[in-house]
Amino acid sequence: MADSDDRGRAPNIRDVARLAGVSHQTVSRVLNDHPSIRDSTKQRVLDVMAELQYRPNRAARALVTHRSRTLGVLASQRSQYGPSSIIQSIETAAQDAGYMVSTANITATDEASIVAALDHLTAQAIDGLVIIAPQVRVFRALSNIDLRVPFVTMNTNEVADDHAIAVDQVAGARLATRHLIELGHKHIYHLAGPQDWMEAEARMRGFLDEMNAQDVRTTAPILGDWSAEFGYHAGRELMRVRDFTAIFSSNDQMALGLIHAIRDSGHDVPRDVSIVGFDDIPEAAHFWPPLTTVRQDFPELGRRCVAQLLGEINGSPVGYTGRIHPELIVRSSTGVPSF
Amino acid sequence: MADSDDRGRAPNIRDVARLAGVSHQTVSRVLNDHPSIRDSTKQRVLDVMAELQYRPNRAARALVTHRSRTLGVLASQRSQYGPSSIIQSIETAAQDAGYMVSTANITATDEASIVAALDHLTAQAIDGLVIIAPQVRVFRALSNIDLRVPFVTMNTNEVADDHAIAVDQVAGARLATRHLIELGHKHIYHLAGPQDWMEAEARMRGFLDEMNAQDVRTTAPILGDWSAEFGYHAGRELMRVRDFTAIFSSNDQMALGLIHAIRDSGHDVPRDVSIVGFDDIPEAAHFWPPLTTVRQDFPELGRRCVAQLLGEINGSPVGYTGRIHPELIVRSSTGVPSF
DNA sequence: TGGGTTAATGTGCACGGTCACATCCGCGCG
DNA sequence: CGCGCGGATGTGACCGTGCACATTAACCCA
Repeated sequence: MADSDDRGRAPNIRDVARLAGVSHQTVSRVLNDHPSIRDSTKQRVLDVMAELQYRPNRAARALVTHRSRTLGVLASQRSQYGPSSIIQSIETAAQDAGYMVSTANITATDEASIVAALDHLTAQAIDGLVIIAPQVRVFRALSNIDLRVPFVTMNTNEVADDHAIAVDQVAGARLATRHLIELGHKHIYHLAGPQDWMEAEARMRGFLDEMNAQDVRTTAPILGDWSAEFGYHAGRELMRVRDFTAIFSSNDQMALGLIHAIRDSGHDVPRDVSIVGFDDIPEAAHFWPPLTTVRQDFPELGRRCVAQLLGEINGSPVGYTGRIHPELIVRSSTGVPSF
Repeated sequence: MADSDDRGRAPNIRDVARLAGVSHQTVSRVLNDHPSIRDSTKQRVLDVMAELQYRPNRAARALVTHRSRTLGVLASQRSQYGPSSIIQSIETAAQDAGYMVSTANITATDEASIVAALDHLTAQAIDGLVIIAPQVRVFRALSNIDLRVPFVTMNTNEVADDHAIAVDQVAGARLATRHLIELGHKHIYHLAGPQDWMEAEARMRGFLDEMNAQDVRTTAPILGDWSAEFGYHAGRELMRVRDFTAIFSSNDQMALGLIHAIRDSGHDVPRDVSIVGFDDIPEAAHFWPPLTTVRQDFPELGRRCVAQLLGEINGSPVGYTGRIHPELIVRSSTGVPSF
């Protein structure tokens, strides 16, 4: 009655070792795919593991290796389609690599809340960090905190940045703008996202670049907050003047609000105003009218984030793998101008 | 040169203890808010911690306490508004309690993929599990796996279930249905969600219950997949017969697809057909027409999930705190029937 | 004055892995 | 035949924390 006591305690490598007739170190080697283990021994150990339903203890492993096999994600607005899609794809890619993902959300925009979220993550002993709330403030906060781990972000600056996984937002915005110009629009507004967001800034820049390149008169963009609600109110305001025939919205939700406002003002899309969105949320195809928009490859984005991080963590950095190019999806919310 | 070597190694409680002139155990007590520590001692320790930028090592703590301070979330379709909102609220509540959250996503619907996701989570040594993909299959998979941790789910069965955090989906669906009946509709369809989902099943039941209670002729619900795309195709089919004046959709996205289809068929909402959705996604207010729908209190839901789990984990279970009652939001997609 | 009680702190070990190093064995070769 | 070598495995220490238990000081009351 001295041995073989399995009173609830989960089995550890020594239990496995004892039953397999080897040392705990041999079991550890099997776990880590060490090359010099005889096949017969390995199989015997694996059998015992299966029998005991052995599961390696991550905490113990993390304690000695100083690796938690956890990636952190700093997000904001994560109930929105873009962020949540990216998180999901990161999650999937990480899971495939045997990593877990811990997320922290920024609710307020003040620096204190950002620092708190970063604190929460660093307290988890994460091995790497993905920032999908690339607000300028976040970067400022980032520089005040010693992360001690590799991180990547959705940066879109031309400035070469080792941490940036780039979707070419500028190119996407130019695609959208060019589409409107080619239809014959001469008076185009841009409803931008919060300028605190790098994506918003990049899309706005793409818009302005293309307008200039095509020599079209540019008007100052309107700065929004990504929400349909804002799009609606901005639309109501704009329709009182009506000195334009098209609007390029920085995301689909604001585009939806715009359409709503235009119609509430007694006008029609695309007859009176053409609208282009950005993101191609699944609902965009069923807006009334179905929305012309720009699609981003979120799954690919997530995969690249994880690949880059794991590369850095394991000391074999993945080089700059080129930008991801968005795609213009033409539906019925755009047409030739009426005047 | 024998002591005071800080070659990159992160400080631990013994480092803190040495500098504070106490034992490592005293430091540990400060960390865990042990009552019998003299204030002066405690302050001295805290000062040293701040100076050293000491951070407790979670792995070491988890190793000895057998608690990872991590909650798992099993989700699916998490780029959709409902799931992602719940995840966010869970995340926030957990963060406030000093817990981290690890999510696993179910992509496929086969049992193998469910088991794989659960495996991924249990391998993380989670302390508790929230299941927000309450498909029937998940529960079947669940019974085959020995979780060994408390879990909660969004179950909505009448069957008293200790694990269920209940939003009264049935009541929400009845609210929506009653609204249509009170407007005078006699021929109402229901576009349900996948019956594999408990929410979908509960909303359908609410619909049928109310129809029976009000003695309205019931037609067999259509089984959808939550997507706007499906709503569109279902709508096109339905409009070929047109033996109804209202549709209650099990979520807002499908409702959007329905509206699109009705309009594509040359009809109008709500003039020819009234539509009610479920969820009140932020965009619903800006659909054309703005959607009448049922709102759920997601933040409260997340808080309750976490509260219940932490209660069970710490051995002081929170009792059944009553159901969360959804709210009907009346907008312009519903009106009196035209015939 | 002394024994009991409680508050405040210290001591050593356990948790479950990995790592560095030691050991053992069989084989080829000068 | 002895030596070196490399494959296969074992031994013991260590990672940073919390727990059980021991210890000390202080205080109270008979």
